[in-house]
Amino acid sequence: MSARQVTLAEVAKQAGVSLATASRVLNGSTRQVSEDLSERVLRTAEELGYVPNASAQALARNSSSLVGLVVHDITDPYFSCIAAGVTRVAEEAGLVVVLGTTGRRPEREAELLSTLRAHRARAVVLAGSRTTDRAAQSRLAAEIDAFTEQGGRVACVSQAKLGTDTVVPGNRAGGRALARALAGLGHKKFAVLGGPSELVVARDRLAGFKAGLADAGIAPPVVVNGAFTRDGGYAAAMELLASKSRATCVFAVTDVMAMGAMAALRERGVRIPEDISIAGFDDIPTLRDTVPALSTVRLPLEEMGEIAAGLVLDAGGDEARTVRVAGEVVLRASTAHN
Amino acid sequence: MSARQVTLAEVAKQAGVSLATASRVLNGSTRQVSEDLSERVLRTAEELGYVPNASAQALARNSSSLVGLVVHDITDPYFSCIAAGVTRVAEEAGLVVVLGTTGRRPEREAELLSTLRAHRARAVVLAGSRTTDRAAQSRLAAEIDAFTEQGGRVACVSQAKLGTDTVVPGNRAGGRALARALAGLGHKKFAVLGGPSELVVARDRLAGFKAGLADAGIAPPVVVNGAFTRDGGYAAAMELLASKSRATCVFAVTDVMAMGAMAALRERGVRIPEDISIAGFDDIPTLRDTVPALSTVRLPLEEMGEIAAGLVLDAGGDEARTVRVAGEVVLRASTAHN
DNA sequence: GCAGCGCTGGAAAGCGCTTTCCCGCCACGC
DNA sequence: GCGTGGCGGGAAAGCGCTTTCCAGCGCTGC
Repeated sequence: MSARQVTLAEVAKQAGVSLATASRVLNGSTRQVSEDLSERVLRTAEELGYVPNASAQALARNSSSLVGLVVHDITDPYFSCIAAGVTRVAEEAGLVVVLGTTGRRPEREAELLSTLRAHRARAVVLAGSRTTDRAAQSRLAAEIDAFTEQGGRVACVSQAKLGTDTVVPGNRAGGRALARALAGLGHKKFAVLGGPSELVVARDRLAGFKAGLADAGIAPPVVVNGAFTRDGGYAAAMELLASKSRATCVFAVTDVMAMGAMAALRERGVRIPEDISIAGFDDIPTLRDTVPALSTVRLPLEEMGEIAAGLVLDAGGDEARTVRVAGEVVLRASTAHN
Repeated sequence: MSARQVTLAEVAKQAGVSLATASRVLNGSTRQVSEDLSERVLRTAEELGYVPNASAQALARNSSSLVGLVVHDITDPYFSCIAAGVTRVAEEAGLVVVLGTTGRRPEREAELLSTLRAHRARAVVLAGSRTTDRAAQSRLAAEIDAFTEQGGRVACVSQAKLGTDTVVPGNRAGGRALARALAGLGHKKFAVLGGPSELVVARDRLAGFKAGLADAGIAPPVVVNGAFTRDGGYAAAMELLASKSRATCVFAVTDVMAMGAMAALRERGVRIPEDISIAGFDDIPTLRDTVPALSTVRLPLEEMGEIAAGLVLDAGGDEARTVRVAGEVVLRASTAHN
């Protein structure tokens, strides 16, 4: 049955030193401890298999080693890449990451933040997209305030939020550049599979895309909205096909949606890119294995996670920092000349 | 600057009750508290925005609300699906999941377990594959013991380990059934892209596959080993091609490897399935969008995560439980008659 | 020679919470 | 009437650790 776990006190007693000394040795405080005592403590700690109680440490130090990471769906490559970046940095810093998933329910974000606050997480990275849902947003804003007032840091990926550090991809600029590149291929009629209209990321990409088309003197695209998921893309593409649109080129605001859309087109016998060109956004790793290869706007997803984690971990000043990462248009086989 | 966080003591004082009473109200202890006191406490807690300090609670109760989850690479769909299942169950139970990634370094598994022990995690799900690396294994075994002796529970996915609860997919049976199905398509010469030989999962699938071929009276396959990743599959397929093997059907022990292999074949101008058939194992969600659709052995990955979390959370008896989940052969377009 | 300093070790006061133990009160039974 | 038991409330003892504060000691500098 559960053997009593080894405490610092036991180590100290066994080693014949005080609690204070043992603590100092095993945590490298600023204080010096003589060579022999130090060694004695280390040895007994080792022998007894001592592992410090992180809760007690957190309590005594009033700071924990937890870093929160909030995503909508860890199964989505977009999020799992960011997660990989965040965990790498966190683990290197000797911290532990707490994964929270919202399942795309805006209110969960605030709940999770509150939980993380309870755990006195030292920082949190919010990777979910910001919505325009007023209620959820203000609840979230309140939680963010509470969290930061408590001394925690918050960074957001892909969404500027009330005075938090942020990693913002060039959604607008990327969309715009992509539109120009596609116009450059000779396309004249465009369609966009937009995400839910309340998602800011989706709106930005769409707005950029429209601007790019305008730059090229092309009429605004038909826009079909759908969920920010593979199935959302599938459904939106089906809807588009049903609408008898004459578009020769489709932009899905997300690679994941583009994948769904491609499946829909394939199913309907529409050839890519002969009959219709298609492009996405993000450059998730799974794209490497789609056929035809999907044109997209590349975002350094893992790096974005790393940057966010970096921002949130090195305390920095009080004012919010913003790191912009540019998207790079990558044309592949899914888009052809028209 | 960091406003003092609200403590239970403040709530109690403000509400004009004792610490004990406040604690009882806000945590529903077994003890009764009178209606009006109770309500007063709840109201002031609400007003002050009180959030209990999880570290302090963990310390006082000697048990935390953390559940560990250890994976090799959260970016790999196999793991992210399992992670989704685990987090869902954990979050429903009001627990918080701590994500640890090993980057496929066996020794990291033990390190992470030790960290989780320090945090007094109440349970941990090990989703990484077991290796045959003796040193790492025994270190890990020691950590598992330490963890369970401390009162924590451990469950493994896809690997029977020293007295822990386990979710075991039918690796052997699945491989065998797949081999028979493929033999049924008329193939006579097979190749296998095996994972690193020290991974038990890879070995089991391979063994099952060989058995299935033997059942069908077919000669043993050529085996090429590679890393358990997309790139490993790519490299192994390249090696296979270079070897001028006459195989008409290739089995990659993992879908992710199969994806890499398909890329290699495509690159070399080998048509799938006309020139060569290929099958994988796992049925990761991304398969929905590969062309041609990959034949595979379906595993209910998310469900496996849920089951593992379920095992690890409802304390159960002392003896280790094992839940087997069957793999289901799914033949798709990547495998053709020969 | 002695005040003063820097340095190491230990005692002890918390950190915020849970829970035991005790106390006073009321209802009840004889 | 008083003894008993049950019940709601509070005081206080931890949980395992960090860190402040103090004591002792060997040096330096005048």
